[in-house]
Amino acid sequence: MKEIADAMLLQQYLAMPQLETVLPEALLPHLSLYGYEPGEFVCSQGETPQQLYVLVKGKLKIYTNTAEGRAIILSFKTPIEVIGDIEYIRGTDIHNTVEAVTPVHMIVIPYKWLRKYGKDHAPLLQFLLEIITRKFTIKSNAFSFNLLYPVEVRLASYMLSVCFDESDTRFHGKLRTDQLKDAANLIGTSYRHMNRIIQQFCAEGLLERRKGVIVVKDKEGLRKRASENIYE
Amino acid sequence: MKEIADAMLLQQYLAMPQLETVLPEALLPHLSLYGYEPGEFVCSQGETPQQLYVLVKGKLKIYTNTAEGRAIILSFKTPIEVIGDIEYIRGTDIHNTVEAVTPVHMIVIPYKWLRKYGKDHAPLLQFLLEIITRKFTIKSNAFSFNLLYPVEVRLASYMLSVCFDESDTRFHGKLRTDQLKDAANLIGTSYRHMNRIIQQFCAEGLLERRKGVIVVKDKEGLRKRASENIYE
DNA sequence: ACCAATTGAGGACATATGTCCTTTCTAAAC
DNA sequence: GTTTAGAAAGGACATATGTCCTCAATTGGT
Repeated sequence: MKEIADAMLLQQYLAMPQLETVLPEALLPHLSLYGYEPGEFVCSQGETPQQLYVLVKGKLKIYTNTAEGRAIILSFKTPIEVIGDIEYIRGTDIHNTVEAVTPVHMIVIPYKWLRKYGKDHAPLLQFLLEIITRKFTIKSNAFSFNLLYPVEVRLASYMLSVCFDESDTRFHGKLRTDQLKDAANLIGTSYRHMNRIIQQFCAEGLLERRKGVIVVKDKEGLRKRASENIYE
Repeated sequence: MKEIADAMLLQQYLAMPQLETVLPEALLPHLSLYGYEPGEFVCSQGETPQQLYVLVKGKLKIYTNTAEGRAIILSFKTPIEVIGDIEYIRGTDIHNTVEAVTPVHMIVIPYKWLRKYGKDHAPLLQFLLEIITRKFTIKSNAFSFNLLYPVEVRLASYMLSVCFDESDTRFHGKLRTDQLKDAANLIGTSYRHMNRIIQQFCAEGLLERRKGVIVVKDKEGLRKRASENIYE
């Protein structure tokens, strides 16, 4: 992690439409801009959080480690997103580990100042409400989706959302094999089983396996399999 | 549903510690108190919501119906709880169907007035933030829990939370068989499979099957099986 | 008390998914 | 080019869970 001492850039991020009117004047002097490289941790499960993060650039991976040592990926996040909001409201330790997947920029706001200047600032509270209700809806959908549909459907859905995500140039109807393990984990299945389903999809002509990459051959066919589109 | 025109009772509910300072003065004349009998619907998936509900007495069942016609139970709620908060913030249709399980009292607040008098009222926004972050945490835990543990563990956990819930005198280390289907559904499994696990628990002396009821025989043993306690 | 209708429990089987291990492929090191 | 470590894919088997059906138990009606 490195602090980015670039007031201009910070200004630019603060001018994003979703953020523009959210922060009280008094808070502005206490903001920082941090940068993270892929693989770097933003915060880790169990720590006591000190600050709120606003993701303004890049992509984050959110996951949790269980008592048994397993890890499950809960989501990937792209701007605008807030990290540490739930913990700020509830006063708890950090629930999940957050890791940068691409180069990431975050606006950082110490809880201390947030409490002092933001506690009664309605636009900020409304902003947080919007962010958190969105999180809830996503989580709720994912919950039902996992319960309701077999891996086959979830994978189809995942391929559609991730492989055609505009904001991520790493994919273009493709999924690199080194991302397969994460994908399996996010979907909530084993790598082995995911491979089984991929094999099946290949046999049906929906996907194709090439050197180091899975390619979507039949987008419409996949869509038929994915009754809903959850991973977005 | 019937309106309860009892200003005293409404006052009494409004004086509950979690609610006391939440609502702006101007909103008070626009509140109503509604009563629902077991089995009555409070609101249904897909409707356009018109009002916010605050559960102040009784128990609600929240569930969702899928396109395929299946239903999954998402949670049971006891006071203080808010219904329609996510929809209010996001401006969406109602996500889930809400049904009274016991006799229920709810304070009802039309969105219209809530928007007019509550939009910038920080205590109310903070209250909603607390309610929604709690919902999120519960949902998030349930999500991981379902993904991580087999039905055996989830059932053990469920028996512990539900059967020893102080606020619910219907249970006392017991679970009536007519609640088994709901239980299976909440846990996210089939009735058949739940029966299999109950059988297994009985064989191990953790539970016992009597006429019309499942009885917890070995609370500590169950606790060992339930690595975490999620359904609370 | 007898019967029909309903409900709960359990059997048999199919399917989905997980675990462990082996095989195959790839790429870097020598 | 050969070797070798590591990643990726797949085989074999075990387990978890779902579906469908049957049978037993219960209840309400007559």
